[in-house]
Amino acid sequence: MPELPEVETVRRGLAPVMEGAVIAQADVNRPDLRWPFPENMAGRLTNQKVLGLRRRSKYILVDLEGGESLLIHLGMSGRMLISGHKTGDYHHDHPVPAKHDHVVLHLDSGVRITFNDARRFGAMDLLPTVGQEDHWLMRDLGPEPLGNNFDEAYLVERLKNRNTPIKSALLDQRIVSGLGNIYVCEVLFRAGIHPACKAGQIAAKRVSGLVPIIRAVLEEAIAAGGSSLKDYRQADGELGYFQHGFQVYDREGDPCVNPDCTAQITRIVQSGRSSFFCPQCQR
DNA sequence: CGGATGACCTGTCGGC
DNA sequence: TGCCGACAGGTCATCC
Repeated sequence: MPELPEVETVRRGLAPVMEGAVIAQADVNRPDLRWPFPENMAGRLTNQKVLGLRRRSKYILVDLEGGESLLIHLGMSGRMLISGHKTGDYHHDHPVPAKHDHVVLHLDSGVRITFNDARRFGAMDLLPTVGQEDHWLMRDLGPEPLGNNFDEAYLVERLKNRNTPIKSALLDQRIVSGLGNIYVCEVLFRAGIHPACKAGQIAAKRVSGLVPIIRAVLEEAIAAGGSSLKDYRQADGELGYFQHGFQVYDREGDPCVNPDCTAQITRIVQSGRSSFFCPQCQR
C-alpha cells in the first residue's frame, strides 16, 4: 500500500489521537521487523508524551517529549489501526493481539495504536529528534516532491546522462523521495512518457513537465485519501487504505482511458517490478 | 561508478 | 478441495 500519499494519510489519521497523549504502555510482541527493534524500545516509549507527528518521504516520525523520535516505516504491508476508547481512563485493556500485530501503543486516553505487518518489510527505530536527518535510513533521501527543493532545474540535472529507464529513476528515493510503483506508473502515463525511456535521453522540456505532474498526482491522491476516508479512518479503524481510480496501474488488458485511444494497457517487467502503460499514448 | 538482480516475508489469487 | 506458481504498494545488499 504505502507510497507517500498513503503514508501522509496515515499520519493525518494518527496525529489527532496521538498528539498530546502519553504512551502509557508499549507492547512489543517480537524482537524485530525488517531489522531488530532498538534497544529497550518498549521502555523508551513508556510514559513519553507525544509532541507531534511528521513525515519524511515514506517515514512517519513521532516526536516524543524526552528528545527521541519514533520512526515508523510501513514497508509493503504495514498497517496502522486505531481502536479503544476515545475518552476516559486507561483501563489496562489488553485484547489478544491479532495475527501480525507486532507493536501496540496504549495511550493514556484509552486509545490503542496497533502496527500490523504481515510481510514484515516494515521497520521501527528510535533516534534523537535533533539531527534526525542524519539517520542512516533518511540521510540519502532526495527532496520531498511536494517541497520547495524539488523543481524543474533539479530534476533535469539529476536525470542528465542517466542511462537507467525513467521508471527506475523515479523509483530511486535518492533522486526524489516518496514515489512508489503505482504513482510512478500514473505519473508517466499522465506525462505521455514510456517507462522504458532512458532518463538521460528525454528532452529537458519533457523532464521539466514531470515536476508539476508528480506534484498533482500526489496531491490528488492525498486529497482522495482525505475525502474517501472522511477523517482518514475506515470504520474498522484502519488508516490509509483507499481505492483511488488508477488510470494504468493494475489495468493490464483494459482499454486506455483516453477516449481518442483504442489501445490496451500493457504490463512489462522492469528490474523485477510491473510497469503498466499505454503503448499508444506513452512514447 | 551505474544498473540489474536477489533477498527478505506472508498472503492471495488463478489455474489445474 | 488441494497444490503450485505468480504476484504484491519497499528497499537493501550484492553482483557484474
